[in-house]
Amino acid sequence: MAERQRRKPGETREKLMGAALTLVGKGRHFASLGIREVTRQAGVVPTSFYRHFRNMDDLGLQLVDELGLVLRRMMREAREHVSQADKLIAESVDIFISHAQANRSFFLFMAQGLAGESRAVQEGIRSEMRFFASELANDLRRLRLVDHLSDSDLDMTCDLVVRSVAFSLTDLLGVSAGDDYQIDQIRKRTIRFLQLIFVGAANWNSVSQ
Amino acid sequence: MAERQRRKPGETREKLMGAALTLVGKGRHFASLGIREVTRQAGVVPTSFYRHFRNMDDLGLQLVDELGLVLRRMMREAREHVSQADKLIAESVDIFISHAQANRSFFLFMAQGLAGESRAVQEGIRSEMRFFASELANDLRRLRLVDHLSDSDLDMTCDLVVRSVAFSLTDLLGVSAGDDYQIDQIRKRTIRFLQLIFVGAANWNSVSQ
DNA sequence: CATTTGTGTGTACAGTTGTTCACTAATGTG
DNA sequence: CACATTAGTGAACAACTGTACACACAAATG
Repeated sequence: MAERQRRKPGETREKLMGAALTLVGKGRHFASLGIREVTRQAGVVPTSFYRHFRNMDDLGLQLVDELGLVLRRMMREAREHVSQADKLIAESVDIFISHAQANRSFFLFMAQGLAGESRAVQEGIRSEMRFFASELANDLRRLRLVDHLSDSDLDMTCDLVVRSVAFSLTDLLGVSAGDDYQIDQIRKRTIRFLQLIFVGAANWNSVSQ
Repeated sequence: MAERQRRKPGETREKLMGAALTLVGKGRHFASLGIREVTRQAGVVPTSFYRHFRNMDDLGLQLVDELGLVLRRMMREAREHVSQADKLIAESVDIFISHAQANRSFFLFMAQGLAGESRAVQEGIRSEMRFFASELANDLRRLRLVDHLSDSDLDMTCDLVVRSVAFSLTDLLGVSAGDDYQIDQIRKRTIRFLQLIFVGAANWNSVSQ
């Protein structure tokens, strides 16, 4: 076993993780899923589960890792699409919303996991969010849009931004995928939230420090 | 059956709701609880469950109603303790944190329900949060602290405040109840979040409108 | 080549699940 | 008072649960 062996697509492992996501996408809560249920959805015999995961928590943890990839992809796209600074917020929110819809199940899983049953999954998701916030802080610093803020104040601001967006996520996932009117409402509200936060950040030192 | 009959304390209904909360408090997710499990915890025979609830979702819905009472009690205390305007944020956060610890299971249930399995519970909790935000807006307007904001901008600000506090809730419930250092960290961070938001609100019109 | 290792299958089992039913005790109504 | 309603009990059942075991086949290793 010199190196990790390559495996064909359509692996059982991927089928199982996909099946769990599918069930979550259908409205189930991850915490309520059982091994047999997942294997049934995946079209696999129950015992196969143990070849890849120790239990459902383990599967959840591996889903968190994949969630990280989804978030990174989203970040990259957001960075590429950055045009003018004044539309930065609106464009980022748009990209976020389109990714949330394209990966609905993943984001549902993320929203569930924040208050989920497994402490490890909870911590994993929280850590992904922290990473996201710190990357956001880096970008803002590089773009020299927030030179007046100290590092820790910038971190706080980005933390609040990420939280607000994450909360909008639960709004977004609550409405049906095709309800364009409601989605646009959420879009507008999220943009206003972020604008408010950045107005706060712009006037932070002059008032409080 | 002229009027609603009075019943003694220690009712089975209360025992069942309390049992569900207890299990949630022990780290379980509400969505993963079963009828038998809850009745066992309540020390009641499984069939008793159906005398009071149609299913677990129904029990969840009735818990949301009680959650409303807890939130209202918290609001009342916050209003009574309002002293100087400059300490308003810090004092409110303190009250929130102490209530969150005193009613840990209730707030855990609330955090879980936001991305829970039952759409009705989800909507119920969301509605409680909206009510909370609108009450906050009323208070701020009465205290004449935000006269420069339009109604809709004030609503948005309060919405963001409530969301931020609710998100801090998930932080708070993630740490063990006795970890005073971590709790103080969360306290400080939440206060800074709210300060940032209110600095944004104070400078809102001058920039964006 | 022979053999080890990883992956998937079928069968099996004891424990748990939600729900139904018939029964009893208490409470409220006429 | 008789009577209807409600709340609680215990036994029962079929369906489902997680997990263990023995087996089969493939790929990787020597």
